[in-house]
Amino acid sequence: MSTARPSSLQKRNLILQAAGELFVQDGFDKVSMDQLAEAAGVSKQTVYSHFGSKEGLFQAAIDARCIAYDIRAIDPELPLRQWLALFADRFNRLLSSAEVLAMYRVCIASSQRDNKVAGLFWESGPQQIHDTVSEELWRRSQSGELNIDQATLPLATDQLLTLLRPSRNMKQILGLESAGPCPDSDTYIASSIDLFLNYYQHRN
Amino acid sequence: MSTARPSSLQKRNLILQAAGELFVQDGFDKVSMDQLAEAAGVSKQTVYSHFGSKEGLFQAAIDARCIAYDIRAIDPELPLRQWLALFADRFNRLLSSAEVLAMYRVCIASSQRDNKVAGLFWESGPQQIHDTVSEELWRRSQSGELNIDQATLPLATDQLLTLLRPSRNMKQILGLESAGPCPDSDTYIASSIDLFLNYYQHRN
DNA sequence: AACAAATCAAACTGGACAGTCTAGTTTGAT
DNA sequence: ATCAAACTAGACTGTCCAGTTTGATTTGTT
Repeated sequence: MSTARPSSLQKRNLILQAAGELFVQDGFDKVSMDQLAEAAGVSKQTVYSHFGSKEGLFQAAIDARCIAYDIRAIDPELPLRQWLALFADRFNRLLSSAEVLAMYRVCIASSQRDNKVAGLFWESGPQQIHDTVSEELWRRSQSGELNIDQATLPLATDQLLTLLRPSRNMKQILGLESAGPCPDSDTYIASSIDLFLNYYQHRN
Repeated sequence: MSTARPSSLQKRNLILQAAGELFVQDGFDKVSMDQLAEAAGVSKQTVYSHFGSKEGLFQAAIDARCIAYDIRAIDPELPLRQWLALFADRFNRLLSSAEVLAMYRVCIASSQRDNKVAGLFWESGPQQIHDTVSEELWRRSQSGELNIDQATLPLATDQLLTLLRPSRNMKQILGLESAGPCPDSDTYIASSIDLFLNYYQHRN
């Protein structure tokens, strides 16, 4: 009985992509369904038959964008300090990228309506990063490179991640500073890693 | 020529107060001028004659709310560690208070329109706290309690403040966790102060 | 009392926009 | 060829809301 025309999926994806861009760029309220349909090169009715409502499309579109936030897959063979440095650098770039900043803004704005979207974002972004780092710290602790016991692990992970969050980050989210890592972030990162290792690594 | 009726200021304040509450509670878009006038117990025209436009009122109202974010005035005679502990505790409570969380949300949402409001907020909130802490760290460094030179001061201040920012904070802003400090924040704070002092205080 | 600023209530204007409806067209499967 | 699902363009409905206008009323000042 499959009378589904193949075009159906194509259109769906066109809509998702256009919606993702527009929503992340301008936020939920400022994008109208007419505007959206036009940007997707599709009639408004098609949008509605695929996603039912503006809310529905919003959720689907943001959901589709959350997949890419992945910092995992840093070579676990690297010496601890280098591993941390590499991670910190990527983390820093990711958090201050225009895309992620916009995502934060959109999720925060939409959370005043309903925190479903914020939840999706959190799980596929920050939560996964937290888990990855936590695992790695644990692995390094068991191999003796670090001195963190299981009870302290969550605390240490939180501390590392808060410490490595660029201090300009909130200012960037507030639109008071442009996107992109700041020039002297290397100094900052190196020092913060020192701070962390100095405490959680009782010998070199 | 002063034919100004005293009531004028009263009304103005009524409006500012109602607007502050509503805007912080629901955000710019969800509050209508009719609703606002009613909440202030005032006619819509009065609102317009005082503030000109919704934008104008918004700015004035948020501005009026930014005054109270003050953590200064912690007794500088306290021993360093106690001073930090006291500060960290207040900082923690402030950042996870419903009021400040709402303020962040509102400023972030409004920054998609115009970052004037976010700027006001930043200066009267985060910026002042940063300055206060920076001064205190500097004072303690000169008295020999800390080992931070002038060049490292901004870095160290940033690190302390990021470290002390509760890790649930972003989650709270995203509406994924309720307001208020978390129960085991004491442990977290104590450990983070250790981390910091361990690095920036070469002797006790 | 007389005046003018301040205020009020309510109607009104104009524009934006979510979502529906209609009538006709394209397109893939059988 | 036929059918039905997918699609299109555009008109339409109902609602919401910022900001204006009007005409009357309150109230402090002189």
